[in-house]
Amino acid sequence: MVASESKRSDEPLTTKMANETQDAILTTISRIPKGKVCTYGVIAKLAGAHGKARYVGHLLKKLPTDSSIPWHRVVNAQGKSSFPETSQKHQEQLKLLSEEGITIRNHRIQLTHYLWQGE
DNA sequence: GTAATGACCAGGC
DNA sequence: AGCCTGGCCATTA
Repeated sequence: MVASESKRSDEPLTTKMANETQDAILTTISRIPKGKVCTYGVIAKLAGAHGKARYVGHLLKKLPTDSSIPWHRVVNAQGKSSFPETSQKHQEQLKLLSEEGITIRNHRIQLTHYLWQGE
């Protein structure tokens, strides 16, 4: 199902282009299958926003944690969580991923096995 | 309008 | 393996 997390009714809607981009990105993230992960760059590319990897991170940062977006399936190109190891978010992310059957080796995810680049 | 920031990436050393 | 540098683009002050 689509994310539709962007409440355009309340959001100030800075620009419509950004709105489309963010919606595409959020939708793409919600399409990540369980047991798989995706990188910021790949998400941006799948969302048709090639080169806007940083924007993906910004959206996740702004989004609430209760959002239906599986933020924990999003990792950086190095196969690691973008949070410091001391952060609770980092621990929680790896925990959630391991719950989905993803093998994590020394705080690192094997992108060669678990990377999802679309269908 | 300019400058700084950021859950990034690829390349070079 | 790690660390640094430049580039990327939207948001924010």
